[in-house]
Amino acid sequence: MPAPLLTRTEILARLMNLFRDKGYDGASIADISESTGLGKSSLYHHFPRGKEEMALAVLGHLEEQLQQALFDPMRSDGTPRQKLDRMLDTVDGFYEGGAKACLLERLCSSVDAKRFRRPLGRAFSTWIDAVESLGVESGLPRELARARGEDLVVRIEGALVVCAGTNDTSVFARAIRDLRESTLAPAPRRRSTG
Amino acid sequence: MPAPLLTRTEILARLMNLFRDKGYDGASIADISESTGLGKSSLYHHFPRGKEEMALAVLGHLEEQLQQALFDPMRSDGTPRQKLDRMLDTVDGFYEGGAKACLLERLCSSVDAKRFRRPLGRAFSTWIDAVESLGVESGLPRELARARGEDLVVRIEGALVVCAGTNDTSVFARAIRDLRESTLAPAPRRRSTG
DNA sequence: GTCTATATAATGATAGAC
DNA sequence: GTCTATCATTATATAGAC
Repeated sequence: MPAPLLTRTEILARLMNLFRDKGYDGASIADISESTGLGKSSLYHHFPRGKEEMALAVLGHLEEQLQQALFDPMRSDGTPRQKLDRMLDTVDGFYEGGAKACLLERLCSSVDAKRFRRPLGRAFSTWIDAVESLGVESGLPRELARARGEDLVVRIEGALVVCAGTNDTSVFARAIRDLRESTLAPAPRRRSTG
Repeated sequence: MPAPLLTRTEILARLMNLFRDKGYDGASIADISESTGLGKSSLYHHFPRGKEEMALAVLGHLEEQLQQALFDPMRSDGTPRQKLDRMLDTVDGFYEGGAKACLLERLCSSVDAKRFRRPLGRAFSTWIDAVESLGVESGLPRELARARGEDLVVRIEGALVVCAGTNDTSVFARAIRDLRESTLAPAPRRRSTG
């Protein structure tokens, strides 16, 4: 019985990286074999149901990372604004300033998206919930805080798409910068529309 | 010489629909044959370089549609706000309230994204430029108007991703609603950060 | 301009040795 | 747990008739 070449965590990290680069539909088993250094049979040993099971495992792994990256700052000391800044620093690093794609988006726009819907929904909710909590902590009404959370995730995902399409990461940088200010800004007084 | 079954425009419309549904990587030639009703040989007759040429043709077709959908409202009568509303109505309809994906995003996140970069960049720029013009017309400084244009496109694309991941189109509806208010809002007075 | 039939390559997946 | 070898299937693409 040969020794394992990679730990499960290392395998998942390489899978995540590959799916982010080539997309779920675009990554073949041969690609996966190459990027992990494991033969196809080894891959099917770890993931008997093939690519779908790999993606689900990576998604589960990402959910844990999200929990840490999002809720660790929550439990740390500091003002809500400082916690938000730490979150956004992590996000900025994770997406390499807009140069690297989001796994969630790659799976959302895959042929098998339906099969990933439940964990995808959970991952997005986890993210939105974290921002919502931060907003509430900083004094925003819950409904507004939730909308701000949705808005943060929407703008990160959208900026990544536009960066990929225009090959210009400045859009992502500006989104991050704006979000530092807008996410926890106090509720605006209602303005007359007349 | 058999008569054409579909006009080129009809073929492109069906291709666009298929790419939006299944993605570029996810749509096979067999899928394309089925959804157009044309045999593979007919498809290669129209697009000798295969799927890549099909996508480029569809992208060119979309660019024309964008020009119309974005700049026709610009030339119409009405206040900038009315023109923006018409734009966003068109966008809302085109994406079916968030239920249907964006071709640009599908191509951005494809394996051959590099080959589509130039037309993709043009399409995004066309869209951003249109909103920028509207902002300038309504009295915003050009730099702010451009940022608002980028922001509009970012939020539309991001909302579509989040809707696909959560199966909840309310995120898109809220994005559209917010954009009606925020896109042409007057420049804010600088707020002290202390 | 469309079709049927086919060539060629890549894909997902499995069998069995070690 | 990994490998080599192989399978059946699907993919892209082409040839040639009408």
